[in-house]
Amino acid sequence: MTSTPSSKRTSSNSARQPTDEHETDMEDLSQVLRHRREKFDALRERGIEPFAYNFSPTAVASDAIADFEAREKAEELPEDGFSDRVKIGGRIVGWRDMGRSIFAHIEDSSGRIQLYFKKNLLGEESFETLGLLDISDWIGVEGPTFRTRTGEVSVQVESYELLTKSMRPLPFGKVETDPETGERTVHSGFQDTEMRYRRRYADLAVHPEVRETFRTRSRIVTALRSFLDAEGFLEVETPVLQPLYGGASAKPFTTHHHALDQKMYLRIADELYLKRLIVGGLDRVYEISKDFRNEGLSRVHQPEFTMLEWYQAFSDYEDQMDLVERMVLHVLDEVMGSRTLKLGEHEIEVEAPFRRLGLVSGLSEALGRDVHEMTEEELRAKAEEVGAPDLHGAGRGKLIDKLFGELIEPDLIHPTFVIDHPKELSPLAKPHRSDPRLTERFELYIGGAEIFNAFSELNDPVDQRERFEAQTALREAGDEEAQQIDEDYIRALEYGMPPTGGVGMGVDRLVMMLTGQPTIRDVILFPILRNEE
RNA sequence: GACCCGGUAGCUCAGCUGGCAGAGCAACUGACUUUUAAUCAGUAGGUCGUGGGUUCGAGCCCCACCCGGGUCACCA
Repeated sequence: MTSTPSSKRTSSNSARQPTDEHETDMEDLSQVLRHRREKFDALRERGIEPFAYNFSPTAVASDAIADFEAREKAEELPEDGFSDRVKIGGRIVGWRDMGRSIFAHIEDSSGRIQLYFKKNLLGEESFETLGLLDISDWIGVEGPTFRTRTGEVSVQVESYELLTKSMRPLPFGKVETDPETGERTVHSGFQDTEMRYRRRYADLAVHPEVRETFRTRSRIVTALRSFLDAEGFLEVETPVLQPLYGGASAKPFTTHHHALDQKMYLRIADELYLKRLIVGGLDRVYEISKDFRNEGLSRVHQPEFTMLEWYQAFSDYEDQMDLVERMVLHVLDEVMGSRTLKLGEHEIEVEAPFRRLGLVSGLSEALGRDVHEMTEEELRAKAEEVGAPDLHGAGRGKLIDKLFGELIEPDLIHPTFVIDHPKELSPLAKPHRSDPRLTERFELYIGGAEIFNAFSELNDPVDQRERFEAQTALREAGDEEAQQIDEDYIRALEYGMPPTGGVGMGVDRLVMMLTGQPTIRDVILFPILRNEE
């Protein structure tokens, strides 16, 4: 071999002139992508279709391994050590070419399994074609399982077919497994957070643990549904496009309906529609919905997020605290199989009943004096003293809330119901039956974050109108998030809404807590990012 | 929105006081029929986020912008 292969390749490259658009594209591709394209063309030249139509596996990888080990343990393996033939489909994630034999790993939904290709078993042509395969291609293989000399259960491939040629390599890190501890070390993988979110498909393909997080998310949502279904709740769907927005304090996304020539808003909450259903006699309803708030992004905020809200006639917020406790424990038992939560450095045991802490009484205790006795000026001075930000135009209620947020909230790691909020903070909540300055409301904090928010729902239409009007005054004073007056909702209350307890829950945040993910982006498949370019 | 940090090969990153653009892995060629971060020999691969500026000379200094991350603020 006199001329080196590389010099052959280089000369053929330089000889190629960009004669048409296809060639020009090829010139623009990076070297890595160009090589893939060349293999793709070579496969077609050999009459091999790079994009198959279907494949019927007889097993997934983990089952094939488990079956082999079971037969081995039962001493049912034949003399030669080869077990039954299996057909497995998966993505090539590792490749070790030994000349006349090749070891590879494929990965399917269940995990990885090693493949062993032998030239004298596959034949010259079939074995040569393996050279046109790459990491991240999808293949289907067939052959018996056996245990290699180094002890790994593998498939000895008797035949294989290309299912999909990958034209772009996935950034798999090399995985080193400690034979003693089984501990996995990933070498130079796919770390760039921006790319991981923008190209979630690649992130999922490369990181089994990311796939697992989203499987867990799905199981959590299923468990929430089955819990409410079993409690006699009806799942309903209410409008996403709304002529008015309400049910929360937030800035909306605005859009326009052309045929009606009408301004519309994407919902910021489901609350007012769901309570209309309670008026109508659907006495237990819930909705799992995407809500939209035109606000900043953070570790715990996305503009598009998933909310669960439910409303139960004849109940109050005490009843709902009981229900929430049972729901949280149900999800832990059903999905996590454990009542222990790992939240950063904290490891906490979740037990009912959760701690209950009066917002005003808790704050009074922390300050060493009765908050109700303090003037607005005193509250403001105190808030400034503890460094609470953005106090412009804050009234009593807001000041109390800010003080609570600064002094107490960060320590609410264990599940804690914060209860009985000041009236001006809660325009949709019923006045407290024993203190008219307060409302019957709770927020459940876990890991320092608010996850549930609930009230005994305000059902007095006269009071509701006054609360809306107070919100309108706030709006006119410049509070962009103050709620609008919803005449139709007041009319619904005038028909009569039975006593009702209602709860809203941030699904994404609950999933964060349960799966131990540090940011909300890690539990949302396609988090919002700014457009590329 | 404000502040801080970052953007260099397909991936992970280095690049000193401004002086020829680097490594590991991946890729390509060859050797190797039980390897597993395979190994060994060789080769190729770059709009240094973008646009200006300073300079004999800019990945590095200056200005503006784009994108991301973190922190803060608002909301769940």
